[in-house]
Amino acid sequence: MDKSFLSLQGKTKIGMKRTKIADILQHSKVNEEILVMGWVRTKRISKNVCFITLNDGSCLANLQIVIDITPEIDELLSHVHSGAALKIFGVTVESPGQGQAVELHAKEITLLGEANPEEYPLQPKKHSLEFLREIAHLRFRTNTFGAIFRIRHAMTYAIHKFFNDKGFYNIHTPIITASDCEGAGEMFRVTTLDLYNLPKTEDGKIDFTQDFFGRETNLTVSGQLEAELAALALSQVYTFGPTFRAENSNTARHLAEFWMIEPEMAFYDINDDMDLAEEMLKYLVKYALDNCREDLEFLHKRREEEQKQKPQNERDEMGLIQRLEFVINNNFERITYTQAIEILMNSKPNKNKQFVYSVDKWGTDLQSEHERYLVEKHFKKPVIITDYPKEIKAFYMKLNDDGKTVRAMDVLFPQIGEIIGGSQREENYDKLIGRMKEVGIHEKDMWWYLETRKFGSVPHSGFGLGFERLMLFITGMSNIRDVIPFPRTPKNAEF
RNA sequence: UCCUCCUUAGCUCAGUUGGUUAGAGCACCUGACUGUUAAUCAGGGGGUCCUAGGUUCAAGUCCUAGAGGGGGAGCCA
Repeated sequence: MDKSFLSLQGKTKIGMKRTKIADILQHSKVNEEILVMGWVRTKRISKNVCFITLNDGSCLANLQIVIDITPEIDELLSHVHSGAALKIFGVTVESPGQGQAVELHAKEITLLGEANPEEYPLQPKKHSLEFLREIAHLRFRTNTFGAIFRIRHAMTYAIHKFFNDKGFYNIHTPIITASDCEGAGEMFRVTTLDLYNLPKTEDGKIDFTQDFFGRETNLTVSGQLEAELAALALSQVYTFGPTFRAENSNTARHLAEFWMIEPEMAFYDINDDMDLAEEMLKYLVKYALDNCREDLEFLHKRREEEQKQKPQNERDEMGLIQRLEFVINNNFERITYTQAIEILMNSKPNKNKQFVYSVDKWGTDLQSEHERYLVEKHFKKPVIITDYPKEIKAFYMKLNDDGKTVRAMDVLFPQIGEIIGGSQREENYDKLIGRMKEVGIHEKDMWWYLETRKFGSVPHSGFGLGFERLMLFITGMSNIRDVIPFPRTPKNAEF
C-alpha cells in the first residue's frame, strides 16, 4: 500500500470525482461528501486539531480543511508543508471559525506530492515581485499570479468572443516571415545554417540560398500585412498571436516576445476604426469586471497597499476598480496631432520648462511625458490622437489630402501610454508606391501586398492592441514581466 | 543603449566614523497550546556580506572593473 496514503475512516467511494474548490465555496451545502485535490498554502497544527488551507487554482479563495489528530495522522501531517499536494475526502461542515462559511472535515488524506520545506521557496508572506520573477515556475502558486493568469485567460476568451460575435474571422498569420515591411524594429533571425561554418558566396557574404527557406527569414513583428490580405476578401478579420522584437528595450512596458491582437476591416475608415477600438476596449474592461470580480478585488487591495508606500503626490487618484469603471463610463477624447501639439505648447509644464523635451514645433513625435500629460493631467481620460505627420508613421498609412499627415490613430491610456496603434490603410496603388519609395522599401519584396491594391482595392483600416499592455491596465500591475507567464526580455530566457 | 539606485541567512531587511565572534522578523527544526485564518509562546540550527582586484595595521563598510536586478528615458505595442 502507498505509504503516503492514510485513511481516517476509509470512506472514499471508488470512482468518486474531484470537486473544484470554486464550486464547493459557491454551491456546497453542509454535510456533503466531497473529494478535493490541491496544494497546501499553510498548515496550522495544535495538539488535537490541524487546519490546512488548500488551493487548487479554480479561484482565489482557499478551502479550509479541518483534521482531527490521531497518532497515525500526526505522522502523515509531519510530511505536509506549504506547497505539498493533497487529496482529501471529507464532509462539508458549517465553519465555527471566522473567514469562511463552509470547511471540509477530513475523513481520508492522501499525500500526492511532498514539498521539502528546506527547499520550497514560497512562504505564507509577501514576496517581492522581483524574487517571484526568478521563480516563475512556482509563482503561479501565489495569490497575485493566480489572479493575474485567471484574468489573462478571461481576456483571451473575451477577445475571441467579442470578434466572433461581430462576425470577424480569426486568421493565423505566419510566425516565420521573410518580410520586414513594417520596420517595426530589430528582428530575430530564423536559420538552420551552421553558425560555426557559414556558407559564403563568392563576394564573401553569407549564402542564404543554402538556408532552410532558401532566403533570409525572421520571426514576425506583426501579422498586419497578412491580415490585410485576408480582410480584402473576408471583410473583417483579426489575428491574435505572438510577435517578436529584438530591440534592446529595458523597460517595464516592453517584451521581446509579446501577444498582439490585430483586427483588419475592409470598408472601414479611420472613424469606424476608432469606434471599434473604443468599443472593444470597453467590452474587455466590462468583461473583466463582470467575470473576474474576486481576482480584481484582490488586485485592487494589493495595489492600494502598494500605493500607501508611495509619497502622496505619486499616488493614484483612483483605485483599480474605479479606474476600470471610469473607462467604461466615459467616451475617449479624440483630437488630432495638430491639436495635441497646440495644447502641449500652451501647457504650463511646457512654458515652465518642466518637460525634458520641450514642445516647440509641429512635426516631432510625442514623448512619453507629453502623452502622460494629455491623458493624466489635461483630459484625465483615455485619448485618441489622429492625423500624425507622415514622417513619423509607417508607409502603409493613408495619406490625407493635405499631403503632410496620415490617417493614423493612437489610443493612449493612463499609466501605460500607447495601448493601441492603428490607421486607415493606403488603398491607392500609386500613392502606396510613392510612400514606399520615400522610405526605401523595394517593390519586388512586397509584390503580393501591392497586388491587393491592383485587384479590387477598397478603403480599409485596422489596429494593433498589445495584449500585455491591456493586461497591465486591467490588473493594475506596473511591470509587463508580471502579466505574462514567462517573460522574454534582453538577457533573460530562463524557463 | 543611456541615466540612476540596489546586491548582507531560504525570504524581507538593519548594520553608526573602516575596529572584537555580522543582527532582527518571517521560514525551518524541537517543545507548549481544544478552533486556527500570514495562529501564538519558548528554545535551536542556519552566512562565499554578488564576483574579481586594490587601498589599509584592519573592509559588509572606501576605490576600480565586471555580473545581476529595480526605477526612469529612448524605441514601440
